[in-house]
Amino acid sequence: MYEGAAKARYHHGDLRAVLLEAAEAELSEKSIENFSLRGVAKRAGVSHAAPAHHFGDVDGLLTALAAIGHRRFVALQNVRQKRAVKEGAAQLVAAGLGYIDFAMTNPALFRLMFSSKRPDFCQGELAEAATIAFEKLLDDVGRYRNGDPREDDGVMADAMSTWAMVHGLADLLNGGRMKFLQNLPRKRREELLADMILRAASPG
Amino acid sequence: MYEGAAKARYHHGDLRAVLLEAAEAELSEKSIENFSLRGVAKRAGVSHAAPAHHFGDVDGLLTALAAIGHRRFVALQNVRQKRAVKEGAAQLVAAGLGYIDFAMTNPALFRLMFSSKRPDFCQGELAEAATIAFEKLLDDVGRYRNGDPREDDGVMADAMSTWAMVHGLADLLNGGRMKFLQNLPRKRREELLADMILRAASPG
DNA sequence: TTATAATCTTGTCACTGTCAAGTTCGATTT
DNA sequence: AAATCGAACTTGACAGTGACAAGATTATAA
Repeated sequence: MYEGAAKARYHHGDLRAVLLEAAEAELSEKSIENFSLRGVAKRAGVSHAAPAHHFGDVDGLLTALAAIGHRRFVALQNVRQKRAVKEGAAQLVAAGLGYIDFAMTNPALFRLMFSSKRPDFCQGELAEAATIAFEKLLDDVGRYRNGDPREDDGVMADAMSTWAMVHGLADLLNGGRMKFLQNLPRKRREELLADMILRAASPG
Repeated sequence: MYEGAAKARYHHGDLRAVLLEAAEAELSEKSIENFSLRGVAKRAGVSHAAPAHHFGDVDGLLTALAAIGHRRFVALQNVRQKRAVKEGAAQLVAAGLGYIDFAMTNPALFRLMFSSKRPDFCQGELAEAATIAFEKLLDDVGRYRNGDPREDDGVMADAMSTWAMVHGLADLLNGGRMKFLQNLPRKRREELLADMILRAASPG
């Protein structure tokens, strides 16, 4: 099972992982509109039909990729929160800025996760990863609001409001549609974004 | 130039318009991921290469479609506003609900307009339509805030905040991601949406 | 009428995703 | 140690795609 150079072998050990890396590279370069399964195979140095064995079809590969994306998405938010003040508002803002940062750093992956019908969210791996991300949102808003969205519809509305704001900012910035914010220096931009996030999270 | 049945003719009169209708049908049925130029031609009852003459390539057709989408997008918001109370807040909410309604009624077209790299926003027709939609947003927020986003960065920030909220709601509802709001009865949902929109538009 | 240009068709190309059949090879059994 | 089995990967083929070139048809205008 061990090998130094996995290249020349027929059974090559962890092709699945290699294909996922190749797929992410393909996705960032070609964007989802021109994503090609054969292109992924070529990147991985493998025959054009090899991916099918691990992922079934294109959508299967994209589903696996979306799952990985969601896990990194949550991880990035957690990193930001560890660096922030340990208090409800600051933690919520940190998560939101992480959300937005992820979108701007991984534009194609973000689109795959939120604006594509190809990933199958019923599939176990992805369903789980997406649920974790959602539950994290509920937790963060719950902590800020001193309540539980799962039990209090008012807090749940705050959570949806916060999500919409953060997601809208992420999506519009990702699409290059908000030049006003884009052209601001990073620090000033994050100040404004923080203000908007808390606006959305706080009931009138 | 006149003809009752444009079908059997070689030069068929308004193929461009027919193709655009066919393209919209193709888009709603197949969604952008499986949109096919040849499928559009088939729908229009015309040879597979006919669309190229009017739109260049697929992206050209999608660009024209996105332009039409933006015009209908603005029109729907205007309709809602005419039915609403003539006052800043109510007018802003009406526009926002129109925005969201458009997304839910034309999911694939909405995705084409806001989550695709294929339409060319530098192209005249689309650039103009998109600008009109953006300017309308600035006007509506400006009226509500009693200011002009173009001259006051604070009001501009409110406009971006409002846009992000409305767009986030539209995109997430479109993607079927906000079951809490989706399962609410229409009236109750619109109440909550209205509240969120005004939250976003009002500075802390 | 004739020329000209716009409109549409036909044919072809490289590329795509998927499927079926074949090859290689690790692992298990005997 | 040999045989077997099944998983991992390849090869080859097929229909469908977007784009291009070349030809056919028709409106316009000279």
